[in-house]
Amino acid sequence: MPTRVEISALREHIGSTVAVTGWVLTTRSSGKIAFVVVRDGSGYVQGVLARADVPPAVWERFATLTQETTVRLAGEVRADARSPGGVELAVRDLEVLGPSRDFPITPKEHGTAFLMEHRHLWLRSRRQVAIMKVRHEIIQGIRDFFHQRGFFLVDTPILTGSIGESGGSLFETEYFDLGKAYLAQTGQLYVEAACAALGKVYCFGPTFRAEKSKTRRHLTEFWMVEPEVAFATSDDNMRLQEDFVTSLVARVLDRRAEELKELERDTAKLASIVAPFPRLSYTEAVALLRAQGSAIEWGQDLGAEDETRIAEARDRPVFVYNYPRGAKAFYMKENPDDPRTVLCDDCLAPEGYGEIIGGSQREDDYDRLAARIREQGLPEDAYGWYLDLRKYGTFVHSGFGLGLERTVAWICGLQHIREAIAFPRMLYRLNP
RNA sequence: UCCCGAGUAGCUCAGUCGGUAGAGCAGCCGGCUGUUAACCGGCGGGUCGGGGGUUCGAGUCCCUCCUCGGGAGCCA
Repeated sequence: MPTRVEISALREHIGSTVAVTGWVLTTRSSGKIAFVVVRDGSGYVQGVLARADVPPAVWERFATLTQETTVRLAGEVRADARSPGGVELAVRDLEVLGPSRDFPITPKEHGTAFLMEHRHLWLRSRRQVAIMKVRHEIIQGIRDFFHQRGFFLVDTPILTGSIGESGGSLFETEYFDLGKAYLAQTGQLYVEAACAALGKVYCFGPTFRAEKSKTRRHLTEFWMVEPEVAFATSDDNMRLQEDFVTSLVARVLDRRAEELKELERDTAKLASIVAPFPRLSYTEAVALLRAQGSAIEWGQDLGAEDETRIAEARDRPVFVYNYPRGAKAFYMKENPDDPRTVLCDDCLAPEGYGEIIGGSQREDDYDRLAARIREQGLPEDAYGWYLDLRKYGTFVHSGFGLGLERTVAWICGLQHIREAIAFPRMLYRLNP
Protein backbone atom coordinates (compact mmCIF):
# COMPACT_ATOMS: atom_id res chain seq x y z
CA MET A 1 0.00 0.00 0.00
CA PRO A 2 1.56 3.32 -1.03
CA THR A 3 2.48 5.91 1.58
CA ARG A 4 -0.09 8.56 2.38
CA VAL A 5 1.02 12.07 1.43
CA GLU A 6 -0.66 15.39 2.13
CA ILE A 7 -1.76 17.17 -1.02
CA SER A 8 0.43 20.19 -0.29
CA ALA A 9 3.48 17.88 -0.35
CA LEU A 10 2.70 16.11 -3.65
CA ARG A 11 5.09 18.36 -5.56
CA GLU A 12 7.96 16.67 -3.74
CA HIS A 13 6.81 13.20 -4.88
CA ILE A 14 6.63 13.60 -8.65
CA GLY A 15 7.30 10.23 -10.28
CA SER A 16 6.46 8.11 -7.24
CA THR A 17 3.30 6.28 -6.33
CA VAL A 18 1.50 7.62 -3.27
CA ALA A 19 -1.94 7.71 -1.65
CA VAL A 20 -4.07 10.76 -0.94
CA THR A 21 -7.11 10.90 1.36
CA GLY A 22 -9.71 13.63 1.31
CA TRP A 23 -13.11 14.80 0.15
CA VAL A 24 -14.43 14.96 -3.41
CA LEU A 25 -15.17 18.45 -4.72
CA THR A 26 -16.17 17.64 -8.28
CA THR A 27 -16.09 14.79 -10.75
CA ARG A 28 -16.15 14.85 -14.54
CA SER A 29 -16.23 11.94 -16.91
CA SER A 30 -15.86 11.62 -20.66
CA GLY A 31 -16.64 7.95 -20.97
CA LYS A 32 -13.08 6.72 -21.15
CA ILE A 33 -11.28 9.32 -19.06
CA ALA A 34 -12.46 10.74 -15.75
CA PHE A 35 -11.39 13.49 -13.37
CA VAL A 36 -11.91 13.95 -9.66
CA VAL A 37 -10.79 16.94 -7.58
CA VAL A 38 -10.04 16.17 -3.95
CA ARG A 39 -9.48 18.40 -0.90
CA ASP A 40 -7.61 17.34 2.21
CA GLY A 41 -7.26 20.70 3.97
CA SER A 42 -3.63 21.11 2.97
CA GLY A 43 -4.62 21.72 -0.64
CA TYR A 44 -6.44 20.48 -3.73
CA VAL A 45 -5.42 17.93 -6.33
CA GLN A 46 -6.98 16.52 -9.46
CA GLY A 47 -6.97 12.77 -9.93
CA VAL A 48 -7.17 11.37 -13.45
CA LEU A 49 -8.48 7.90 -14.28
CA ALA A 50 -8.07 6.38 -17.72
CA ARG A 51 -10.52 3.56 -18.27
CA ALA A 52 -7.90 1.52 -20.06
CA ASP A 53 -5.44 1.78 -17.14
CA VAL A 54 -7.58 0.83 -14.15
CA PRO A 55 -9.37 -2.41 -13.21
CA PRO A 56 -13.09 -2.37 -14.15
CA ALA A 57 -14.05 -2.38 -10.46
CA VAL A 58 -12.15 0.87 -9.89
CA TRP A 59 -13.77 2.47 -12.94
CA GLU A 60 -17.23 1.51 -11.67
CA ARG A 61 -16.44 2.84 -8.22
CA PHE A 62 -15.54 6.20 -9.74
CA ALA A 63 -19.11 6.47 -11.02
CA THR A 64 -20.40 6.29 -7.43
CA LEU A 65 -18.41 9.35 -6.32
CA THR A 66 -20.54 12.31 -5.37
CA GLN A 67 -19.71 15.70 -3.92
CA GLU A 68 -17.97 15.36 -0.50
CA THR A 69 -17.51 11.60 -0.62
CA THR A 70 -14.47 10.70 1.49
CA VAL A 71 -11.96 8.86 -0.67
CA ARG A 72 -8.52 7.38 -0.75
CA LEU A 73 -6.78 7.65 -4.10
CA ALA A 74 -3.57 5.84 -4.99
CA GLY A 75 -1.45 6.45 -8.03
CA GLU A 76 1.55 8.11 -9.57
CA VAL A 77 2.21 11.81 -9.03
CA ARG A 78 3.00 13.65 -12.21
CA ALA A 79 3.43 17.20 -13.35
CA ASP A 80 0.88 18.31 -15.92
CA ALA A 81 0.22 21.86 -16.98
CA ARG A 82 -3.39 21.00 -17.91
CA SER A 83 -4.19 20.17 -14.29
CA PRO A 84 -5.20 22.89 -11.82
CA GLY A 85 -2.18 23.36 -9.57
CA GLY A 86 0.16 21.83 -12.12
CA VAL A 87 0.40 18.48 -10.32
CA GLU A 88 -2.02 15.59 -10.68
CA LEU A 89 -2.46 12.02 -9.56
CA ALA A 90 -2.72 9.25 -12.17
CA VAL A 91 -5.18 7.15 -10.20
CA ARG A 92 -4.72 3.37 -10.20
CA ASP A 93 -6.81 2.58 -7.16
CA LEU A 94 -9.73 4.29 -5.52
CA GLU A 95 -11.40 3.49 -2.22
CA VAL A 96 -14.58 5.05 -0.84
CA LEU A 97 -14.08 5.75 2.87
CA GLY A 98 -17.39 7.50 3.48
CA PRO A 99 -20.25 8.07 1.05
CA SER A 100 -22.06 11.40 0.71
CA ARG A 101 -25.58 11.70 -0.67
CA ASP A 102 -27.23 14.92 -1.87
CA PHE A 103 -24.70 17.39 -0.52
CA PRO A 104 -26.82 20.56 -0.22
CA ILE A 105 -24.24 23.05 -1.44
CA THR A 106 -23.87 22.56 -5.15
CA PRO A 107 -21.23 24.18 -7.36
CA LYS A 108 -23.83 26.78 -8.38
CA GLU A 109 -24.94 29.97 -6.67
CA HIS A 110 -26.66 30.06 -3.32
CA GLY A 111 -28.16 32.82 -1.23
CA THR A 112 -26.56 33.78 2.06
CA ALA A 113 -29.54 32.64 4.15
CA PHE A 114 -29.24 29.14 2.72
CA LEU A 115 -25.48 29.12 3.12
CA MET A 116 -25.67 30.33 6.73
CA GLU A 117 -28.20 27.60 7.46
CA HIS A 118 -25.58 25.14 6.21
CA ARG A 119 -22.57 26.92 7.67
CA HIS A 120 -21.14 23.64 8.97
CA LEU A 121 -20.93 22.42 5.36
CA TRP A 122 -20.29 25.79 3.72
CA LEU A 123 -16.96 25.87 5.56
CA ARG A 124 -15.72 23.21 3.14
CA SER A 125 -15.93 25.49 0.11
CA ARG A 126 -12.70 26.80 -1.39
CA ARG A 127 -13.51 30.37 -0.48
CA GLN A 128 -14.29 29.61 3.15
CA VAL A 129 -11.20 27.45 3.48
CA ALA A 130 -9.12 30.35 2.17
CA ILE A 131 -10.70 32.78 4.64
CA MET A 132 -10.08 30.46 7.58
CA LYS A 133 -6.46 30.07 6.57
CA VAL A 134 -6.00 33.84 6.44
CA ARG A 135 -7.72 34.15 9.82
CA HIS A 136 -5.35 31.56 11.22
CA GLU A 137 -2.39 33.48 9.82
CA ILE A 138 -3.60 36.73 11.38
CA ILE A 139 -4.08 35.07 14.78
CA GLN A 140 -0.62 33.56 14.60
CA GLY A 141 0.71 36.97 13.52
CA ILE A 142 -0.93 38.62 16.53
CA ARG A 143 0.63 36.15 18.97
CA ASP A 144 4.05 36.36 17.34
CA PHE A 145 4.01 40.17 17.23
CA PHE A 146 3.40 40.54 20.94
CA HIS A 147 5.60 37.64 21.96
CA GLN A 148 8.52 39.08 20.00
CA ARG A 149 8.03 42.44 21.69
CA GLY A 150 8.11 41.02 25.18
CA PHE A 151 4.40 41.15 25.94
CA PHE A 152 2.84 38.55 28.23
CA LEU A 153 -0.46 36.93 27.41
CA VAL A 154 -2.99 37.21 30.23
CA ASP A 155 -6.34 35.49 29.87
CA THR A 156 -9.15 37.59 31.29
CA PRO A 157 -12.47 36.21 32.54
CA ILE A 158 -15.42 35.68 30.25
CA LEU A 159 -17.91 35.55 33.12
CA THR A 160 -17.84 38.79 35.05
CA GLY A 161 -19.76 40.70 37.66
CA SER A 162 -21.37 43.99 36.76
CA ILE A 163 -18.37 45.64 35.25
CA GLY A 164 -17.65 46.72 31.71
CA GLU A 165 -17.63 49.72 29.49
CA SER A 166 -21.30 50.43 29.55
CA GLY A 167 -24.41 48.97 31.06
CA GLY A 168 -26.80 48.32 28.25
CA SER A 169 -25.33 45.69 26.02
CA LEU A 170 -24.40 42.78 28.27
CA PHE A 171 -25.53 39.17 27.96
CA GLU A 172 -26.86 38.00 31.31
CA THR A 173 -26.82 34.64 33.01
CA GLU A 174 -27.47 33.28 36.52
CA TYR A 175 -24.39 32.61 38.59
CA PHE A 176 -25.18 30.18 41.46
CA ASP A 177 -26.06 32.11 44.63
CA LEU A 178 -24.18 35.25 43.59
CA GLY A 179 -26.89 36.65 41.35
CA LYS A 180 -26.33 37.78 37.83
CA ALA A 181 -23.19 37.27 35.83
CA TYR A 182 -22.41 38.91 32.50
CA LEU A 183 -20.45 37.78 29.47
CA ALA A 184 -17.41 39.97 29.06
CA GLN A 185 -17.60 42.68 26.42
CA THR A 186 -13.96 43.59 26.98
CA GLY A 187 -10.96 42.26 28.89
CA GLN A 188 -9.51 45.70 29.24
CA LEU A 189 -10.18 46.48 32.87
CA TYR A 190 -8.59 43.19 33.89
CA VAL A 191 -5.68 43.61 31.55
CA GLU A 192 -5.00 46.99 33.17
CA ALA A 193 -4.62 45.18 36.49
CA ALA A 194 -2.23 42.67 34.91
CA CYS A 195 -0.32 45.54 33.32
CA ALA A 196 0.80 46.74 36.75
CA ALA A 197 2.14 43.25 37.40
CA LEU A 198 3.82 42.48 34.07
CA GLY A 199 4.36 45.83 32.30
CA LYS A 200 3.41 44.81 28.78
CA VAL A 201 0.45 42.47 28.48
CA TYR A 202 -2.35 41.50 26.15
CA CYS A 203 -5.48 39.42 26.24
CA PHE A 204 -7.03 37.71 23.26
CA GLY A 205 -10.38 36.07 23.43
CA PRO A 206 -14.05 36.17 22.62
CA THR A 207 -16.20 39.13 23.66
CA PHE A 208 -19.95 39.50 23.70
CA ARG A 209 -22.17 42.42 22.84
CA ALA A 210 -25.92 42.17 23.25
CA GLU A 211 -26.44 45.15 20.95
CA LYS A 212 -29.20 44.59 18.42
CA SER A 213 -26.88 45.52 15.62
CA LYS A 214 -27.76 44.35 12.15
CA THR A 215 -24.99 45.41 9.85
CA ARG A 216 -22.20 43.82 7.89
CA ARG A 217 -19.70 45.03 10.50
CA HIS A 218 -21.29 43.51 13.62
CA LEU A 219 -21.33 40.19 15.41
CA THR A 220 -22.73 39.50 18.87
CA GLU A 221 -19.72 37.29 19.62
CA PHE A 222 -16.36 38.34 18.26
CA TRP A 223 -12.67 38.01 19.08
CA MET A 224 -10.67 40.94 20.27
CA VAL A 225 -6.99 41.36 21.08
CA GLU A 226 -6.28 43.97 23.74
CA PRO A 227 -2.74 45.00 24.57
CA GLU A 228 -2.00 47.26 27.54
CA VAL A 229 1.35 48.99 28.05
CA ALA A 230 2.67 50.57 31.23
CA PHE A 231 4.25 54.02 30.89
CA ALA A 232 2.95 54.39 27.33
CA THR A 233 1.24 57.58 26.25
CA SER A 234 -1.56 57.91 23.72
CA ASP A 235 1.08 58.80 21.15
CA ASP A 236 3.11 55.65 21.94
CA ASN A 237 -0.15 53.77 21.67
CA MET A 238 -0.84 54.92 18.12
CA ARG A 239 2.69 54.03 17.07
CA LEU A 240 2.22 50.54 18.45
CA GLN A 241 -1.07 50.24 16.59
CA GLU A 242 0.40 51.15 13.22
CA ASP A 243 3.35 48.79 13.69
CA PHE A 244 0.92 46.07 14.69
CA VAL A 245 -1.49 46.50 11.79
CA THR A 246 1.27 46.80 9.19
CA SER A 247 2.95 43.65 10.52
CA LEU A 248 -0.28 41.67 10.19
CA VAL A 249 -0.94 42.84 6.64
CA ALA A 250 2.66 42.16 5.60
CA ARG A 251 2.54 38.69 7.09
CA VAL A 252 -0.63 37.72 5.24
CA LEU A 253 0.73 39.12 1.98
CA ASP A 254 3.91 37.14 2.49
CA ARG A 255 2.47 33.83 3.61
CA ARG A 256 -1.09 33.64 2.28
CA ALA A 257 -0.73 34.89 -1.27
CA GLU A 258 -2.48 31.80 -2.60
CA GLU A 259 -5.51 32.32 -0.38
CA LEU A 260 -5.74 36.04 -1.24
CA LYS A 261 -5.72 35.03 -4.89
CA GLU A 262 -8.53 32.53 -4.27
CA LEU A 263 -10.45 35.39 -2.63
CA GLU A 264 -9.68 37.67 -5.60
CA ARG A 265 -8.30 40.25 -3.20
CA ASP A 266 -6.65 43.28 -4.79
CA THR A 267 -3.28 42.89 -3.06
CA ALA A 268 -2.00 46.23 -4.36
CA LYS A 269 -4.35 47.85 -1.86
CA LEU A 270 -2.76 45.81 0.94
CA ALA A 271 0.79 46.42 -0.25
CA SER A 272 0.31 50.16 0.34
CA ILE A 273 -0.37 49.63 4.05
CA VAL A 274 2.81 51.06 5.58
CA ALA A 275 3.51 53.20 8.63
CA PRO A 276 3.00 55.97 9.48
CA PHE A 277 -0.78 56.23 9.19
CA PRO A 278 -2.32 59.67 8.70
CA ARG A 279 -3.59 61.27 11.91
CA LEU A 280 -6.54 63.56 12.24
CA SER A 281 -7.77 65.04 15.49
CA TYR A 282 -11.48 64.73 16.12
CA THR A 283 -11.78 68.51 15.83
CA GLU A 284 -10.01 68.47 12.46
CA ALA A 285 -12.21 65.58 11.33
CA VAL A 286 -15.38 67.50 12.18
CA ALA A 287 -14.10 70.57 10.31
CA LEU A 288 -13.27 68.41 7.30
CA LEU A 289 -16.68 66.73 7.32
CA ARG A 290 -18.51 70.02 7.67
CA ALA A 291 -16.51 71.42 4.76
CA GLN A 292 -17.80 68.46 2.75
CA GLY A 293 -21.36 69.26 3.66
CA SER A 294 -21.95 67.00 6.68
CA ALA A 295 -24.28 68.32 9.37
CA ILE A 296 -22.14 66.92 12.20
CA GLU A 297 -21.77 69.16 15.27
CA TRP A 298 -18.69 69.23 17.46
CA GLY A 299 -19.39 66.87 20.35
CA GLN A 300 -21.28 64.23 18.40
CA ASP A 301 -19.68 60.88 17.71
CA LEU A 302 -18.77 60.13 14.11
CA GLY A 303 -21.43 58.16 12.24
CA ALA A 304 -20.72 55.24 9.93
CA GLU A 305 -21.01 57.50 6.90
CA ASP A 306 -18.61 60.04 8.43
CA GLU A 307 -16.04 57.32 9.10
CA THR A 308 -16.31 56.02 5.56
CA ARG A 309 -15.86 59.50 4.16
CA ILE A 310 -12.71 60.08 6.20
CA ALA A 311 -11.21 56.68 5.42
CA GLU A 312 -12.08 56.28 1.75
CA ALA A 313 -9.96 59.20 0.65
CA ARG A 314 -6.79 57.41 1.78
CA ASP A 315 -4.80 54.35 0.80
CA ARG A 316 -3.99 53.30 4.37
CA PRO A 317 -5.70 53.25 7.76
CA VAL A 318 -6.26 56.61 9.41
CA PHE A 319 -6.26 57.61 13.07
CA VAL A 320 -8.90 59.93 14.42
CA TYR A 321 -7.76 60.97 17.88
CA ASN A 322 -8.91 62.91 20.95
CA TYR A 323 -12.69 62.65 20.82
CA PRO A 324 -15.01 64.68 23.05
CA ARG A 325 -15.29 63.01 26.43
CA GLY A 326 -19.06 62.73 26.12
CA ALA A 327 -18.69 60.40 23.14
CA LYS A 328 -16.26 58.01 24.81
CA ALA A 329 -15.88 55.56 27.71
CA PHE A 330 -15.38 56.62 31.32
CA TYR A 331 -11.84 55.25 31.69
CA MET A 332 -10.19 57.42 29.03
CA LYS A 333 -7.77 60.05 30.27
CA GLU A 334 -8.75 63.67 30.13
CA ASN A 335 -6.68 65.63 27.62
CA PRO A 336 -4.65 68.17 29.69
CA ASP A 337 -4.44 70.50 26.66
CA ASP A 338 -8.21 70.47 26.07
CA PRO A 339 -10.31 69.03 28.90
CA ARG A 340 -13.33 68.81 26.62
CA THR A 341 -11.59 65.86 24.97
CA VAL A 342 -9.96 62.60 26.04
CA LEU A 343 -6.69 61.00 24.94
CA CYS A 344 -7.92 58.29 22.62
CA ASP A 345 -7.90 57.12 19.04
CA ASP A 346 -9.94 55.13 16.56
CA CYS A 347 -8.14 53.44 13.70
CA LEU A 348 -10.30 53.38 10.59
CA ALA A 349 -9.51 50.80 7.93
CA PRO A 350 -9.56 51.80 4.26
CA GLU A 351 -12.12 50.71 1.65
CA GLY A 352 -15.06 51.34 3.96
CA TYR A 353 -14.22 48.64 6.50
CA GLY A 354 -14.59 51.08 9.36
CA GLU A 355 -13.19 51.06 12.84
CA ILE A 356 -10.83 48.14 13.46
CA ILE A 357 -9.18 49.59 16.59
CA GLY A 358 -10.31 51.70 19.48
CA GLY A 359 -7.61 52.75 21.92
CA SER A 360 -6.82 55.24 24.63
CA GLN A 361 -4.57 56.40 27.38
CA ARG A 362 -6.30 55.45 30.63
CA GLU A 363 -7.32 57.83 33.36
CA ASP A 364 -4.66 57.29 36.04
CA ASP A 365 -5.89 59.88 38.54
CA TYR A 366 -7.99 58.31 41.30
CA ASP A 367 -10.28 61.25 41.91
CA ARG A 368 -10.96 62.05 38.28
CA LEU A 369 -11.70 58.38 37.52
CA ALA A 370 -14.02 58.07 40.53
CA ALA A 371 -15.81 61.21 39.39
CA ARG A 372 -16.26 59.80 35.89
CA ILE A 373 -17.71 56.56 37.27
CA ARG A 374 -20.21 58.53 39.34
CA GLU A 375 -20.97 60.84 36.43
CA GLN A 376 -21.94 57.92 34.20
CA GLY A 377 -24.08 56.36 36.90
CA LEU A 378 -22.02 53.16 37.00
CA PRO A 379 -22.24 50.91 40.10
CA GLU A 380 -19.38 52.38 42.07
CA ASP A 381 -18.80 49.43 44.40
CA ALA A 382 -18.27 47.08 41.44
CA TYR A 383 -15.39 49.29 40.29
CA GLY A 384 -13.63 49.28 43.64
CA TRP A 385 -10.84 46.98 42.51
CA TYR A 386 -10.41 48.99 39.31
CA LEU A 387 -9.98 52.18 41.35
CA ASP A 388 -7.42 50.35 43.51
CA LEU A 389 -5.11 50.31 40.50
CA ARG A 390 -4.93 54.12 40.86
CA LYS A 391 -4.56 53.92 44.63
CA TYR A 392 -1.53 51.64 44.79
CA GLY A 393 1.17 52.99 42.52
CA THR A 394 -0.75 54.61 39.70
CA PHE A 395 1.02 54.85 36.36
CA VAL A 396 0.60 56.26 32.90
CA HIS A 397 -0.68 53.48 30.67
CA SER A 398 -2.39 52.98 27.34
CA GLY A 399 -3.89 50.21 25.32
CA PHE A 400 -6.26 49.33 22.56
CA GLY A 401 -8.58 46.68 21.25
CA LEU A 402 -8.42 45.30 17.72
CA GLY A 403 -11.45 43.47 16.37
CA LEU A 404 -10.24 40.26 14.79
CA GLU A 405 -13.16 39.63 12.44
CA ARG A 406 -13.19 43.19 11.11
CA THR A 407 -9.48 42.87 10.45
CA VAL A 408 -9.96 39.52 8.72
CA ALA A 409 -12.85 40.94 6.66
CA TRP A 410 -10.74 43.91 5.60
CA ILE A 411 -7.61 41.92 4.71
CA CYS A 412 -9.66 39.31 2.83
CA GLY A 413 -11.85 41.94 1.18
CA LEU A 414 -15.10 40.36 2.44
CA GLN A 415 -18.49 41.96 1.90
CA HIS A 416 -19.72 40.83 5.32
CA ILE A 417 -18.06 40.10 8.66
CA ARG A 418 -20.02 36.85 9.07
CA GLU A 419 -17.61 35.04 6.75
CA ALA A 420 -14.64 36.03 8.93
CA ILE A 421 -15.50 33.56 11.71
CA ALA A 422 -16.37 29.87 11.41
CA PHE A 423 -19.67 30.05 13.26
CA PRO A 424 -20.90 33.64 13.46
CA ARG A 425 -23.26 34.69 16.20
CA MET A 426 -25.61 37.40 15.03
CA LEU A 427 -28.93 38.92 15.98
CA TYR A 428 -30.87 36.20 14.14
CA ARG A 429 -28.26 33.48 14.04
CA LEU A 430 -27.45 31.10 16.88
CA ASN A 431 -27.28 27.88 14.81
CA PRO A 432 -25.35 26.02 13.62
C1' U B 1 -36.26 49.81 18.06
C1' C B 2 -36.67 52.39 13.23
C1' C B 3 -36.28 52.60 7.62
C1' C B 4 -35.98 49.75 3.03
C1' G B 5 -36.22 44.89 0.43
C1' A B 6 -37.34 39.59 -0.29
C1' G B 7 -40.17 34.78 0.52
C1' U B 8 -42.50 30.34 -6.21
C1' A B 9 -39.11 22.90 -7.49
C1' G B 10 -33.40 20.47 -3.36
C1' C B 11 -30.68 25.44 -4.97
C1' U B 12 -30.70 30.28 -7.91
C1' C B 13 -34.47 32.76 -10.15
C1' A B 14 -38.49 34.18 -14.12
C1' G B 15 -43.73 34.39 -14.05
C1' U B 16 -46.54 40.41 -18.56
C1' C B 17 -53.07 42.84 -18.07
C1' G B 18 -55.98 38.45 -12.46
C1' G B 19 -57.30 33.07 -16.56
C1' U B 20 -55.26 26.02 -13.66
C1' A B 21 -46.85 26.80 -12.84
C1' G B 22 -41.53 27.79 -16.01
C1' A B 23 -35.92 27.88 -16.84
C1' G B 24 -30.93 26.83 -15.38
C1' C B 25 -28.32 23.96 -11.94
C1' A B 26 -28.51 19.65 -8.63
C1' G B 27 -30.57 14.24 -8.80
C1' C B 28 -31.53 9.78 -12.00
C1' C B 29 -30.77 7.24 -17.16
C1' G B 30 -27.82 7.33 -21.76
C1' G B 31 -23.41 9.41 -24.75
C1' C B 32 -18.38 11.35 -25.09
C1' U B 33 -10.16 10.08 -23.86
C1' G B 34 -7.90 16.28 -21.07
C1' U B 35 -12.09 18.11 -18.22
C1' U B 36 -11.58 23.09 -15.29
C1' A B 37 -18.93 25.59 -12.21
C1' A B 38 -17.18 20.17 -18.54
C1' C B 39 -20.59 19.31 -22.51
C1' C B 40 -24.94 16.82 -25.37
C1' G B 41 -29.89 14.04 -25.16
C1' G B 42 -33.83 12.21 -21.93
C1' C B 43 -36.71 11.67 -17.11
C1' G B 44 -38.79 12.81 -12.31
C1' G B 45 -39.62 17.07 -9.22
C1' G B 46 -44.61 22.41 -6.58
C1' U B 47 -49.01 23.42 0.50
C1' C B 48 -46.35 29.78 -4.89
C1' G B 49 -44.13 31.67 3.68
C1' G B 50 -49.09 31.27 7.10
C1' G B 51 -54.07 33.14 7.78
C1' G B 52 -58.06 36.14 6.10
C1' G B 53 -60.48 39.12 2.19
C1' U B 54 -62.02 40.93 -3.01
C1' U B 55 -63.36 38.08 -7.52
C1' C B 56 -66.74 33.49 -11.74
C1' G B 57 -61.37 32.85 -11.09
C1' A B 58 -55.50 35.04 -7.04
C1' G B 59 -48.39 33.26 -7.46
C1' U B 60 -50.42 38.08 -9.25
C1' C B 61 -54.89 42.84 -5.94
C1' C B 62 -56.04 44.26 -0.40
C1' C B 63 -55.36 43.33 5.10
C1' U B 64 -52.60 40.81 8.76
C1' C B 65 -48.92 37.78 10.89
C1' C B 66 -44.27 35.06 10.39
C1' U B 67 -39.32 34.36 8.56
C1' C B 68 -35.05 36.21 6.31
C1' G B 69 -31.70 39.99 4.00
C1' G B 70 -29.64 45.14 3.83
C1' G B 71 -29.07 49.77 6.39
C1' A B 72 -29.38 53.31 10.86
C1' G B 73 -28.23 53.83 16.01
C1' C B 74 -24.21 51.49 19.14
C1' C B 75 -19.55 49.70 18.71
C1' A B 76 -14.29 46.26 17.51
